[in-house]
Amino acid sequence: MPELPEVETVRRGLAATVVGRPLGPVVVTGQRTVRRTSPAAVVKGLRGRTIVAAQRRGKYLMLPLDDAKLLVVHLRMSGQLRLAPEGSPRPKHTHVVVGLDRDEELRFVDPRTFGEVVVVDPARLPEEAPGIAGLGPDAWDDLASPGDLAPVLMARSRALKPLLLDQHAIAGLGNIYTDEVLHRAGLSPWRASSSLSPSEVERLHGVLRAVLGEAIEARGSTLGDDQYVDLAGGGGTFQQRHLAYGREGQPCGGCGGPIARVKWAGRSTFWCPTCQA
DNA sequence: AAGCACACCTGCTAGC
DNA sequence: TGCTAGCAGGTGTGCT
Repeated sequence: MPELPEVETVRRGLAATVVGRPLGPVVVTGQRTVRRTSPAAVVKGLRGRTIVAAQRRGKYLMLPLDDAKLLVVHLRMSGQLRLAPEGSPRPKHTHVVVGLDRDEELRFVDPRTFGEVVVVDPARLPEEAPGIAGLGPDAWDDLASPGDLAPVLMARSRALKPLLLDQHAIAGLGNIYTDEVLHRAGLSPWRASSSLSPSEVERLHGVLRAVLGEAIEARGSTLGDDQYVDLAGGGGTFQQRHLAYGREGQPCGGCGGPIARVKWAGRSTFWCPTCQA
């Protein structure tokens, strides 16, 4: 579920509401959520500490602590961070609870238990959180100009969709936003990345910025199953502006023809065969 | 290197 | 109504 705009929305929420507040008692009930280390390591790593900043790299939340350690959270498919009053009913699948001041608590909720919570020494990031060390440039923070995107596309000849999905190439895009970006750019998901002309690279870059910017402003996309919500439990609205993802058989905004869907590399790809020929 | 299948889980929906 | 199969936003591994 959560891709860059959703994680960015959570990051901004944490920056506004949790950063700077002392952490109280920590309760870990979900073994799988802390599988990178252990329940004891997470409890010991967080209790009494303070989160001093809220950062993001790709889909990873990076939360530096006041002892120079780093709290890393990845929501994967179904993870949520929720801020709630202490004592209010905890949702099913609440795996980690961190006490805060003012009778509030921060909860990590994750039905599918793919998400992860780990406290690491930043110096040992490559060993303790290998996914982060290999991340490519962040799709929002590190691709300010077309000149930043071009080398990623030209490095090798790969189909655009798997390239954009590859977190080692570009960090932050997932299945929804790759389909939205390619549709708006009028580029086939199967087009070889290195075959793009300079003007096509510029167009793709502009669309990438626009889609992510609009999606962040809309606080992300919340689909029918409500698996993505922000810290306060509210949904995003960018799904209302999806032009490709989830719109199989519905008219393309460009040509009016039906949006097609294909199963590719184990996941759905939505595109317009006419506008993205 | 790159591409693919599959594994990891639960919950929801469509179809019978 | 009730069961089952299929599907889901992500990533890591292990195989061609």
